[in-house]
Amino acid sequence: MLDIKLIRENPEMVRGRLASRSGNVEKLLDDLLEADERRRKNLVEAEQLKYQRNVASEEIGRRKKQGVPTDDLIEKMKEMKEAAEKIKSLDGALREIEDTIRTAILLIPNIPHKSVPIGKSEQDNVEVKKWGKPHPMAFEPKPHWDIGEALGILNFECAAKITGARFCLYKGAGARLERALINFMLDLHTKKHSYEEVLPPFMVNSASMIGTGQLPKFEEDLFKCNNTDYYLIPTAEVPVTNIHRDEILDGRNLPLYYTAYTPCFRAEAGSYGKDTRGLIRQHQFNKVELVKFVKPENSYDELEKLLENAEEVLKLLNIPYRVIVLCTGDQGFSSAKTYDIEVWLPGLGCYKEISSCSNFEDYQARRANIRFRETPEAKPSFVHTLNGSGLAVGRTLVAILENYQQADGSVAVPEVLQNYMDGMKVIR
RNA sequence: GGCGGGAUGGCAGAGCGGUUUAAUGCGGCGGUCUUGAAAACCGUUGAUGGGGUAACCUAUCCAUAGGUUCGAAUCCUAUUCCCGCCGCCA
Repeated sequence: MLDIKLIRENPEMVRGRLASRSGNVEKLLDDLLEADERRRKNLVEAEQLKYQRNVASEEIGRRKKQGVPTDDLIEKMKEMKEAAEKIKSLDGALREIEDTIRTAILLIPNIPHKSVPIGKSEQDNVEVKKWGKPHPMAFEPKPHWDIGEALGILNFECAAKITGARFCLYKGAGARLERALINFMLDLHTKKHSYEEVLPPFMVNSASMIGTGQLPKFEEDLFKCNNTDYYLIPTAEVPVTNIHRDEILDGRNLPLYYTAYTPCFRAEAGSYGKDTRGLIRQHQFNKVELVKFVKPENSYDELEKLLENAEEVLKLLNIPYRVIVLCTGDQGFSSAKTYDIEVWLPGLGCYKEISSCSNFEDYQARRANIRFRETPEAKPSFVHTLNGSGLAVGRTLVAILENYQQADGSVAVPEVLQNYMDGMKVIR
């Protein structure tokens, strides 16, 4: 959520900076500014009445204690009864205005950072680095679904029976490889990169979803549990960022780094016919997430470090990738700046997103009310939050199958994973 | 699921219709003492919104949302969460 004062004081600047994003927020901003003006007018009026009431009530109390109430006191109580009615109606109107403001401001996206390229769609994203060389293959590389089905480690048909489309049953070495990847990533981030491991709930309430920005705008992307206020998480970002919702952190403890493995659940509304085969786009997938709470002045350095931590996974697995910075039009709703890591998939013949690393600045912190004090006596201010996939596990498994496939249909196990697979060197 | 108890400031904990601007303790901050520190003593101590150039003024906040009243932390209703006991259960 943006700072209402920033919008009030620099409406044209905000309008300009948001214009390059997807979605039109002109009307929302107009409604917001208009309601904000009404709110302050209404507030002043209600406050004056409350002040009068407080003064009168105190006097009534004092004099009642002294003795029998006189006529003028009874008169005063009558007057205050009327004032109370007026206050009630003003407060009611105020509540409505504040609802209007809240509805509008929750639908306004974050302002892109100055370093973000202006653009309309993914065509305008900018590549910032490329790492690794495709493994030499003296044969036509196959897509991962062919490899996985042939080895008997992935079964999409069976998952379709159990549940439906966009699910997968992992078997044997496939299931083991997925678990190996989760452990490998968690070990790397906890031991080498000093993140604290957490295992959060996989369902969250609507307040948490609002805090990180999934609600109210993107409800159709989520799975909601019937007759409850609970949603399946679309990413660990939601429960982990909300660990500190409504808290004031001690600045001396910042930055805080968390890593979490969770499954992720996405409705994928509007992506019918997209990536229909294989593991790329599933309703359920595993992910190891990195989340940071940092001081504002460090957040862009922290974003670079977060990106490096995620890249490290692919480097150790020796799989080629590139990093792109998303343009203003392609960026997520809550993000100020986002890097995507895209992994090379020889079977599909393209680069595919495997991680998304974002700095949200104070946008989520405002929504979730996450603050810190620089020193114990300082005024609280908002932290900056960041997160990134470190990595999407299902897509990493895809990358291993496609990059490590061999002419005979077997798949070599990357060296760093062999210890996690009881020494297994090849899946055949 | 049933019955009972509870939710108060960073923490602990009193208050149960009117000087409560929420007692007291711990913690934090400042000071005295000390070569320095500790202890002791003294003082101080929250959040959010609004108004004002400012000092400052003001409203709101005792789980959440409503209600009663001139006046609510305190009374009423609903909800959420926590803690017991019973039932069920991985």
